[in-house]
Amino acid sequence: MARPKSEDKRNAILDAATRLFAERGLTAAPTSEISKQAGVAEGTLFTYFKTKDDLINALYREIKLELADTMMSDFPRKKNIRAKLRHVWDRYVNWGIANSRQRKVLAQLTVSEVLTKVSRDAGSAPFVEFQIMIRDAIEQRVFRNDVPVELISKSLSALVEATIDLTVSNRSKAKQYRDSGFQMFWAGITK
Amino acid sequence: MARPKSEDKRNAILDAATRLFAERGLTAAPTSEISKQAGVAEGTLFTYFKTKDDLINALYREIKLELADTMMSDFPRKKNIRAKLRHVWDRYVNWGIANSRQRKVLAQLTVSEVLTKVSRDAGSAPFVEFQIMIRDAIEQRVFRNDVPVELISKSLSALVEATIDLTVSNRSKAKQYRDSGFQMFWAGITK
DNA sequence: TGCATAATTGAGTATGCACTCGGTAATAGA
DNA sequence: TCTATTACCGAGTGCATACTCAATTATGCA
Repeated sequence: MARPKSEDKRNAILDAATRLFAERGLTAAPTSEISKQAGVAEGTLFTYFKTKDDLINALYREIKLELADTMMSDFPRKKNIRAKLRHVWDRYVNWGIANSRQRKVLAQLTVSEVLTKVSRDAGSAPFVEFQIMIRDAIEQRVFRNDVPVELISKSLSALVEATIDLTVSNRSKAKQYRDSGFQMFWAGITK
Repeated sequence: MARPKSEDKRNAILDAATRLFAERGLTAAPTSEISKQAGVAEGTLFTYFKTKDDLINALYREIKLELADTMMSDFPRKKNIRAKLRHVWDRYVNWGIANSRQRKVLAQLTVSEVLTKVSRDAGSAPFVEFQIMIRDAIEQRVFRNDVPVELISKSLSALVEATIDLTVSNRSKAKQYRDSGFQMFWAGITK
């Protein structure tokens, strides 16, 4: 390998893309602008990502991985289900508030047509541990028995998103939203 | 007015746009293709909508209005809160399942950068009656007192969306999802 | 130190697309 | 029936932009 690619440049490109996608949207952000903001020539962008769609798919996986990492770090494996869920809940909410650009981009990416199935699968892979926890809880009959498994994880993220939206538009109520959001979630799934 | 615009043509354009946006995404659907599928010349599209962004904004308002109509028609004004919410819930879920294209487009439009604030406001206007109902319920202390008003309507739509997603990927469980989704919502907000 | 290999550059290219415009056809009103 | 007005048409235009490529530079390895 004569001259290695630089991890820094790759990250710079991904960062610039995040910024521009959040501000202008996926298609209104040209590769020329992305590379300029990343401090590299436009041609260089294409040695790191074969096409723009490639870049988009890579960015999706990157953000999902980052989210999963923050959610699962310091995971309280020894504590009860409620504490585990609360941990995940808080981490997710905080991440969303602190990373509004990535969250905005993620929202665009999720509904976009350029995401491949492979990327979608890769994006949900880091969340397996979380899924397993839910299944365990179901077996231990902690939850109401008429709630389907899939509905629990789906509604967790749905309610977290709603909570973040509200917090962003009214920061002073951050704590209140985070608390009552979770209580609502918990009351919904338990007996 | 020498020659009036045709309501039919306008609708045909909006329909074609819905189909193409759902299949290919907002920007990957060219006006040439939209007009072709609508059975009009490309120039005609621009007499009905000044720009493509105009068309997108109009489509957003159209879909939101349609959704609000189906949710609020036959609204049981005489019944109790639970029945009212259940009515809205069922209508929303059924609409989402039956109109997956419009729902997909709505998801894209909501996160898109071309939507003006005016359009967003116009889009939520038809839902005022629903908002009023929530406020009334709060005053009557039907809900848990630590749940903020805003969280209720937000989480209703969040949970409905989650329910629809699940139903679409497993139609045979439609009834189960719709029921337990609502029960979960109801359990979450009431004491 | 020198060579092979690959990254880097940015001007250039080809394509796709939103929108225009001059000509034509339809319709309301007189 | 005549006229003014406006919808309708679609080939054409100009611009934006994803991607290429030949020349140049940096790096690992012998």
